[in-house]
Amino acid sequence: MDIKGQLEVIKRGADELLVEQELVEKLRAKRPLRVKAGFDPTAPDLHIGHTVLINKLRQFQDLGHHVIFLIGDFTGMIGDPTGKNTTRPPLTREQVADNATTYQEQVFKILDRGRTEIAFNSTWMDKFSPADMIRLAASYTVARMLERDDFGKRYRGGQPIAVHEFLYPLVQGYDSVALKADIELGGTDQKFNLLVGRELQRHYGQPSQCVLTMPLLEGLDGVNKMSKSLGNYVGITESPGEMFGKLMSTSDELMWRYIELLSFESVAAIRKWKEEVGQGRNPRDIKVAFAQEIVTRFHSPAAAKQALADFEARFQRDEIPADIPEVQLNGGQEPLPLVQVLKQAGLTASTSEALRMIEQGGVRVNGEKVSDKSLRFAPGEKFVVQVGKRKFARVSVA
RNA sequence: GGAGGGGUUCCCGAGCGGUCAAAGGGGGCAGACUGUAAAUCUGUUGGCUCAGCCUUCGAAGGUUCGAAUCCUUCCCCCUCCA
Repeated sequence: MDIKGQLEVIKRGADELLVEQELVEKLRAKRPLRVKAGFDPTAPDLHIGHTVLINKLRQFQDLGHHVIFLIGDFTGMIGDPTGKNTTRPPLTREQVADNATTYQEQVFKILDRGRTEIAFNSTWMDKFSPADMIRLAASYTVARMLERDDFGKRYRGGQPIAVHEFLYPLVQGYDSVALKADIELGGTDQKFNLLVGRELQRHYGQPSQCVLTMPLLEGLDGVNKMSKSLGNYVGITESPGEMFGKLMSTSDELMWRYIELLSFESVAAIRKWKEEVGQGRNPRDIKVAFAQEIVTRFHSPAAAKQALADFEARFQRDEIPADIPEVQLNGGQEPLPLVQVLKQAGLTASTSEALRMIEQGGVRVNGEKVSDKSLRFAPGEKFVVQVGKRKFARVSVA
């Protein structure tokens, strides 16, 4: 593909490309570029927010470039300097190895295994001597460090900054030296660290890498960035039904953001959808098509079709889905009260909650709404209980 | 090292001797409606053998008929000064 075409692919959905002219020069050399992206070894459970970046890596591969998937096992010891959890326990080698394996399993749903190099920064950092470290630290000034937004804020706001946190950007930057990266990708929050890489490469006599930042994907709440700890995420290993449902629960507004960053549909196709919705087409239809695309990517076309069918049955026709967990409960001699059934089947967190759900009309047995709180089930009975529209269990009392 | 301020239920944040399982908001859950697990509205939101009982307001003691509220010690966080 010509340079103009490549640039168009590279820049699609990206936040910022620094410096475009330099990238053009690199592309002109007609050799595969060394594309670097770093990942934290502590969080191997990827969600679709991470895939914004991984999709971009994939696009580089499709353009014939060389992708380096860097696992920051050494930087992991420093901890992510956001000020939030500075006291992260260091991982053992086994944990890092496990996490790396999990990463690979997940990431190769998108990336081409044959064209991906996996690297660990401990490979070169473990050999770093204290003298090397001092030399590295000497290449940057405190004033420059404080230019980084969160460092600056914390400094001005009287929040602590541990000295070793300054090492994080430096080591990340040095990784680019060690890998001779031509371009590094990261989220917009990584911009500072990525730029440090540019300077360090120059310092060590290499051409500077280009920097490509990708927007951070908002979570399902549409406000915070997607993260596992906030629970507003869609994991890429989740079941087709969960994945589909969560994507359908995005607001009509947020849906466009997701499509923009996650869909492989052409820019023109997306623009056409927007026009159609503007003219009265139901956003639901677009959301369905998009959710289908994502489920297909991480599972299969058949799974996507099934997820849609289940979804429609459950939410549009109020039917009981086919694959629901079966639970055997032992009531002893006495008939088992409904509240106990709900709790023991895991449909409610407590008997108090079970009572509340019954009071609020959220409980159904075999599809019939139950309002009798003292309902009991004798041994031998089999039935389907439901709390709300999403939680079901097929129960048999022993 | 010195001087102040603070730690409340999932989160933020009121309460300052009984009427406190603790206002209000956020988030969660349920219901109604719908075009979807959108939006909107309503309800609900510690646990239990549930008209009653048990546990909770940084931790441990104490005062009191009675403490989230008062006292003592301890732990942790923040601000200012050095």
